[in-house]
Amino acid sequence: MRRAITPQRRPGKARVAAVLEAGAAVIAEQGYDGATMAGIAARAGAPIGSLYRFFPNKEILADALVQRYMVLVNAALDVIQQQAPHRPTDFVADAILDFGTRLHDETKAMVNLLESRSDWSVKRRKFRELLLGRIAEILRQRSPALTEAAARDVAVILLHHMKIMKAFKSGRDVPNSPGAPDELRRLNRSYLADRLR
Amino acid sequence: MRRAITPQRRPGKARVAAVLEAGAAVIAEQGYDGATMAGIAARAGAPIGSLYRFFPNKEILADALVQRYMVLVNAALDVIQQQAPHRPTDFVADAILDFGTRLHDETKAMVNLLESRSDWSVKRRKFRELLLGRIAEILRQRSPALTEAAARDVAVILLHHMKIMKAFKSGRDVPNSPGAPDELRRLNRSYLADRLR
Amino acid sequence: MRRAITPQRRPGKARVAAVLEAGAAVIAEQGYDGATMAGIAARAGAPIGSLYRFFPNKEILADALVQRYMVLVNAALDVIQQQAPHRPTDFVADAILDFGTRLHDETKAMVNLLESRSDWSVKRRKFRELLLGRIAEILRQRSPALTEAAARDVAVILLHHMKIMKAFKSGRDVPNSPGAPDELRRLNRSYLADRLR
Amino acid sequence: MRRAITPQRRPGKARVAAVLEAGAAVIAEQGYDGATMAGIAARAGAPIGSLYRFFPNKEILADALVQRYMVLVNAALDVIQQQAPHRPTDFVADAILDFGTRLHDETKAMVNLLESRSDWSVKRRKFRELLLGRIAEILRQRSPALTEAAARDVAVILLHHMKIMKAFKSGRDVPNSPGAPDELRRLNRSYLADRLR
DNA sequence: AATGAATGAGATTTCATTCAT
DNA sequence: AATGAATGAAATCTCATTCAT
Repeated sequence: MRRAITPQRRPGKARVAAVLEAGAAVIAEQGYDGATMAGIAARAGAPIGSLYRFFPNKEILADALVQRYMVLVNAALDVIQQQAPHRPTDFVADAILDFGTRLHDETKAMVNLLESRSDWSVKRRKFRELLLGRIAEILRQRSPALTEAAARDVAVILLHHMKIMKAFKSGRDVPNSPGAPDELRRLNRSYLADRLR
Repeated sequence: MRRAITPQRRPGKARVAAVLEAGAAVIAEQGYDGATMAGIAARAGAPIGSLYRFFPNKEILADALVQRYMVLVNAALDVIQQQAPHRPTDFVADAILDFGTRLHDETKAMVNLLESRSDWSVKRRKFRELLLGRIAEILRQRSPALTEAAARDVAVILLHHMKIMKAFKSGRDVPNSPGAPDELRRLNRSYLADRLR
Repeated sequence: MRRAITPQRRPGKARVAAVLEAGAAVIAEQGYDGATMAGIAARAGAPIGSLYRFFPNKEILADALVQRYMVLVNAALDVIQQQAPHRPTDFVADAILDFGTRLHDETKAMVNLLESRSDWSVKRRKFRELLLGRIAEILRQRSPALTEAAARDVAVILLHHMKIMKAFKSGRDVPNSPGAPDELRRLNRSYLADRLR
Repeated sequence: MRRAITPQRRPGKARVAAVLEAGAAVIAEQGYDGATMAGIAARAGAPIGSLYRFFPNKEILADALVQRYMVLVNAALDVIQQQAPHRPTDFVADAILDFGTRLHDETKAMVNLLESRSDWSVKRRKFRELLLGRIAEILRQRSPALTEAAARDVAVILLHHMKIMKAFKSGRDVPNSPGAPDELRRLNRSYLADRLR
């Protein structure tokens, strides 16, 4: 299968960046199906033909978006992993909980992307594995008694809490209430404290 | 605005049922945008014109699906509300947690439906209000000390836990692990016990 | 080709009348193409199946409408023909000019009907022949010196003046101005006076 | 609201021209409602997608047709306005009367277009205002004694006479007779002579 | 005979993708 | 290599007409 072309020259890179940004924005606004290639090209100020040079089809563009998000995510996790050993458990709990919220802008597009059509399994699974694996790693670093399997189970819960918090904060249309974010934070802290004891 | 027609005669009712079932199935598989009216009609063994006779457009069909789900949900909540006062807290926690799982088949379509395009707000919000309200009600029945606001906050958390469990069980492509469902169950029980203490 | 069924019993006649009235109204409002058989049936308070019993298709219904108009037109012309010999020329000029205006309600539907799809030629031509013939007849009665051909030519002009006046008065969207109806009346009078001299 | 695209390259212009011509022809034959976009595309030898590239919907295509006609009309009126001061009244009367006939081919489509569904009011009214205004202008140039209102009234009559003549000549299915065109010409001449005296 | 549910051909419109320039 | 006009498959929706009940 064809893949996205990585441009060699400077101007090409700028264009690719513009297209990715536009893609993220448009997909965030209109969803994957709702977004049109023409719309993305227009938003990026790029001719449609140029867009197709770099991303031979819509799916590959979306893949590239996921890829880009993974880079950001990795960097953010690096930071957490460095801090984790030297901070109290509540700090770690919050760091993971708020982790999605900090990548905010890219995030909305991601949500729309990962929530859409089901042929995504591969990219999505990879992405999830990365996240789960690294969070589990962080947990075991702090509490070596945790088995690998248990760390993964906890990581799954934390990841879901993170998604919920992200949804709360990004104003998405999910069950919510004024006190819910705080409630979730407390729950998440006490849960992690309990599991890392 | 036009609404779904309620068929008068026997065969009409069967057809509507078939269409709804097909609609739920196809939307569950392909998402709201991915699903086509022709595809749904074919799956239901109904000519496209018949489908449009009962559901004048795609959105109304989706509305009808939500509506049907709401009926099921209400019935299930009735049962929980009756049992709740006479059972231990863990039972209530589990009842709410597993509540989505029991409606399984309809559920997948619902998720796709409620997760899709953002013009849904009205139906979605109504649906969510119903759920939140009733769960909060159940909680306050058991623990009258809970303020209305606090009950709502807890209900929001429970609702999200339920959604997660539903996702776990329905095989949706979400972060998961072999031990995660049990982990979530324990977390949910201890959380509710703590809040209803 | 099938034709409209003429109902024998009393209730059937009432229904046919209702359908025709509804047909005239709906076609007047939405045009021939815009009007739907279902809409006409609904307006007539008649089930669609019943409508199709009397008028096997849309075209036949339209034909029946034209037919009905012809009856009205004939009656109105009878009156003019009786009065014409005993009145001044201006009276006759005005009678013909205002003739279309008096049948007002039916008229709008007629206009839409006669202006639409071009397969109407037969009905339309018959209708026009009737009108032209009778007006020419009235003219020659008053001025026997007029040849048959000349009478027809004058009748054509009068008929067009009538159509214009009808359009003026019925508020249709045609070139118009506050003084135009009076201007037309003067013109028409002096024209007829000149030709019947 | 979207508007018709003006093509940049040579072949695009040819295609637009072909589509407009086809549109005029098909609408002339079948009326606005009767004409189908597919039919117009086929007649123009253009794929349906191309047609929609230039004219994003049926209404915009029709608008473009009206626009194009307005250009022709303006040019023709320019000529008349230049000649009018130096010619006898009969010449002016004839020039206006025959004015529609000279634009013949485009005309049929126009009639169907302007006669159709009533949402046209805006374009139609503009078009009519243009015509009326310019004819009134020509009249007052010749006979400054005419008040503005009177000039408009006369212009309305002339415009209707023009429409009738156009219908006569274009073979449309209207009341007609062998001598009618000449009769109308005589009437129109004597009417204008009387009013400009 | 009367009803109105059912039918499906056909209309409008969109948009991912290609390819001539 | 870059552009954006061109393409046409496919989606949504309508409605005249039929025919089972």
